[in-house]
Amino acid sequence: MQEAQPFEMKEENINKASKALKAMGHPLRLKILCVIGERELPVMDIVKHVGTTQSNISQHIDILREKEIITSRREGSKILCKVRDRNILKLMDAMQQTFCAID
Amino acid sequence: MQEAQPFEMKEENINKASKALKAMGHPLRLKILCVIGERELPVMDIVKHVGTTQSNISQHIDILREKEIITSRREGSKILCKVRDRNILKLMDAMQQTFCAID
DNA sequence: TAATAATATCGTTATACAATGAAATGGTGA
DNA sequence: TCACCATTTCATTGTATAACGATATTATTA
Repeated sequence: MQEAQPFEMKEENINKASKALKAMGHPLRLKILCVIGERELPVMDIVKHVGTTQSNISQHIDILREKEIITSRREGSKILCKVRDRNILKLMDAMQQTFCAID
Repeated sequence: MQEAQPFEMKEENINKASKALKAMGHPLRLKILCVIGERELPVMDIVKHVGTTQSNISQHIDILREKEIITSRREGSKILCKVRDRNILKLMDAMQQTFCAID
């Protein structure tokens, strides 16, 4: 399942990946992603689930948006956020296996 | 394959995971991990493959060690580094799928 | 059209990270 | 034990992130 050779990743992809990892590598942002999961949630719901101030969440959401981890659209007065693509969710699955193992 | 519900991750695991992601979320450190892959490599070899100064690599390796992403052991005058566990490699597989897709 | 709800932005301050070059440590072999 | 190789540590400097509270924006509803 794993290759015997080092991982081939073009410089460009290394950069993309490390930016995404950095974006996900903050406890609040990771929590935001976990809370959203497969759903589409308004910012206020995220605030309620995650804790900390609205302003702080808004800034973290903005970072996740900039780094193309999530997308959002307006629906009436609310902004609905969701995880941008299925690969990110797969990555989160892998993380769950890695960091939530019963060891 | 993916769950309809948000990801369940205990606070504690969120913290573990975000620390690891942060550690991996630097281009040089991710490159170090890619270069090592499944192998066990002396620091100097890593320096050669990755570029930048030996001192800089040493510090990044130290961060990866602290965050328990890699381990190392001395063999004679060399320090051999390897990725700490198979789950990290699985995570890297998932990343490769996510960020090296032909799109 | 004024009040309110939902969200974003701004200015500030504190803290964390990254890179560099120089010096220190530890191992090896003449 | 001296010189050399591999690696770490240190001090410094610059840059990036994080959190906070106040204010601004936009949409809805009375």
